[in-house]
Amino acid sequence: MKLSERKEKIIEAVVDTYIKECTPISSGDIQKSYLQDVSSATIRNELAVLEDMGYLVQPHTSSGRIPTAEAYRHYVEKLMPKRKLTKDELKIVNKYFNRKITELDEILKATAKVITQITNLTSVAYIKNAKEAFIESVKIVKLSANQALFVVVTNIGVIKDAVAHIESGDIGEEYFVRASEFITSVLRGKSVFEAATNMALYEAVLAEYQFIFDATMHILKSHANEAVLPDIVLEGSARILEQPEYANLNKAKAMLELLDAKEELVPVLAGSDMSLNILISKDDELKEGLPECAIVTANYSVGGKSIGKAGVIGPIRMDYSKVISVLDYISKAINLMPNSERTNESDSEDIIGEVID
Amino acid sequence: MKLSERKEKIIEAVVDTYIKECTPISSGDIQKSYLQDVSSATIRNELAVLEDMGYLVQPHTSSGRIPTAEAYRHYVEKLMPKRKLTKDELKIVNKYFNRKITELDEILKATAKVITQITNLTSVAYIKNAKEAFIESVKIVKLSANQALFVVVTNIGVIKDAVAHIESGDIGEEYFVRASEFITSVLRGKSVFEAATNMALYEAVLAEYQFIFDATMHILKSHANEAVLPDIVLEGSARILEQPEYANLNKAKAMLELLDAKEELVPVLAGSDMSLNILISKDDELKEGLPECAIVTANYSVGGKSIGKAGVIGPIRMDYSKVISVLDYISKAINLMPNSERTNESDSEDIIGEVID
DNA sequence: AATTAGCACTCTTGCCACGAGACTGCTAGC
DNA sequence: GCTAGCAGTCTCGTGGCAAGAGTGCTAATT
Repeated sequence: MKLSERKEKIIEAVVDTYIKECTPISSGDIQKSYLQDVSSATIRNELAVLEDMGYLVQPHTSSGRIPTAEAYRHYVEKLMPKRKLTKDELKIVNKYFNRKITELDEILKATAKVITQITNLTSVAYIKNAKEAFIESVKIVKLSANQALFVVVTNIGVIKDAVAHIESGDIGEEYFVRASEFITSVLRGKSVFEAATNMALYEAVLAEYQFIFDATMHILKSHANEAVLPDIVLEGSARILEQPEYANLNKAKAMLELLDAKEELVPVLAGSDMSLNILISKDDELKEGLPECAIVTANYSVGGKSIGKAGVIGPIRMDYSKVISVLDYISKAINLMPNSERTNESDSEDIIGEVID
Repeated sequence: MKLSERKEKIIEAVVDTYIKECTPISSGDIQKSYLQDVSSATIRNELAVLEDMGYLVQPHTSSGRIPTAEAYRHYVEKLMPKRKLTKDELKIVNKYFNRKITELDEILKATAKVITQITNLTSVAYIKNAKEAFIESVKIVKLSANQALFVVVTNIGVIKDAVAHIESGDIGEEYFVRASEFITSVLRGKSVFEAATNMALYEAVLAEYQFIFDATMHILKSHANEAVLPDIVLEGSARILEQPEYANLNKAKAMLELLDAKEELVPVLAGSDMSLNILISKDDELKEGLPECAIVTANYSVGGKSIGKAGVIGPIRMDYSKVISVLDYISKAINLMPNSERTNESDSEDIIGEVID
């Protein structure tokens, strides 16, 4: 079904204006700013048709129109202007990313911070569950008589937060070095998930290393398990209240509760895996627990390896054009980041900026 | 200045009732439930006096009284009933802590979750900055040709999130084992802060280990630095909106912004170091950025070592008695936790419960 | 001197009515 | 197919009004 050029223009006018003003748009408004060459009566006729088609609604009989989710989808797909970041916005992004960041966590936090700062929306960023990462090596370090640190190096980073209780008594450190080498030889090249579930591996293990291998598997299993939630970071939750659609306390609460239970956002975010994902909740999705909102996320990679996603969560009435340009630019900035998360020493030049004046 | 018994009783009545109802308390209310043996007129006289003394205020001329921050302080210090947890509440706490928890982080999160679940308030938990911890040993592990993991074991736990970029090329792993031993011998017994700032240590280092020692110092410095914020976890931010005092959108926003910038809460929390801290913001502290609220925190230790604090943040009108009993009990539960954070294997019996029926 | 009964006064809250303003829908004419 | 014009509808802010809650004060009582 194709819309006439004038209808497109009207949808654009309504969405554009509504994004800025958050008030119903009247036929007169459209005529003044978008369609001077026809009368408001004509526009009124068109508006009635578009309402029948499901693109617009009237809050009440004698008010202007506001866009439906359908209109937003159409807007994002066909009508939305492409924009670039302003100099100031670029400055903000570069300030955050044109420096040494040693930890994946830090990237996560910085990403969320930048997005919120530029878009004034609540942002969300998360790092993928490690279960699909490939194991490169395993190192086990004796820390004390009853603690050992297990380090699993994978292609997307280091699973390093695993201090395990090991009654190693007076076993020497060389033992751990040898054990590390042996276990690495068994697991190298396997995905975390594969390693954690492949029972056949157990049989290949020498008795000498059995207990330490068991501990390794224990850690891998916890990471392969869906129950281990990926790191997720929210920034600017309070910004949600700046949006007039959540001026109503109940709506604000529904939204904040969603943000509070941020772990529950993961399946929503993880859903699609396109480089850019736009999720606009339908009115009837309200019942499924998601309050009326839109979530726009982009995939991020460091050094060519996809590490997770980041984006914004806000009212359906959001400045998609701006949001998308920000996400897009940040994605590039992260990929170009000085030596990615492994750097600690090297300096680097500026990110290539797409500047507008 | 001592208050008459009747005045105490009236303050208690007003605070108690206000905590439950959040509506101004009239002389009649007090007479009915707290002081049947005098008339409401007498109570009115007393109320007027207590208002002059600064314990109560009237929202408007013909309404009941509500307590001032002063009244709450008095209540908490002198009047508050001591209570114990109910069976259900104990069950919740035990469910969270009577199990193996391997990571300090997990304790943090569990603590915050439990507190929120029982008190219905926003909770906050944080782990102290490591700068005062004493170094027990340092281990350096070669992960790849240009990465090494630095593990600093201290008396309060392991500083392990330090993957550093090290151009170690084909230096063998034994070198790192030796370097670890050497560096441990130099730093053992020093506090993180002391180690990071004591330049004299540098001179004692053999040239052979210089570059790896420098990297270690780099990590210690980042932990000794105040700029490295301790981990802080919030739980249940949305609960703040359930409190009628934040029904006003602006107040809700002020509060949520405070929670959003959770790092800024650290100095507030770190302030006093008693086992129990109660901070009730004065009206005039509003200007200093802290919205009207109360923060109650307790110190927590694992195996006798103080690790951080946890507590609640909410309206001044909160159920202090309940909050304090919860914090107190959790503090015990953590300390008795099966082998603290180092356990991974051992089972254990139930925590000793203080049960009421 | 402390307490109390009684009453006038004050302030809030909910309700209703009213008018202004903003748009639309529709009709009739171009 | 477009437009001018107008009647009709709905929102929103305002003001008045009555009911209700609670106080402060005064005068009487113990």
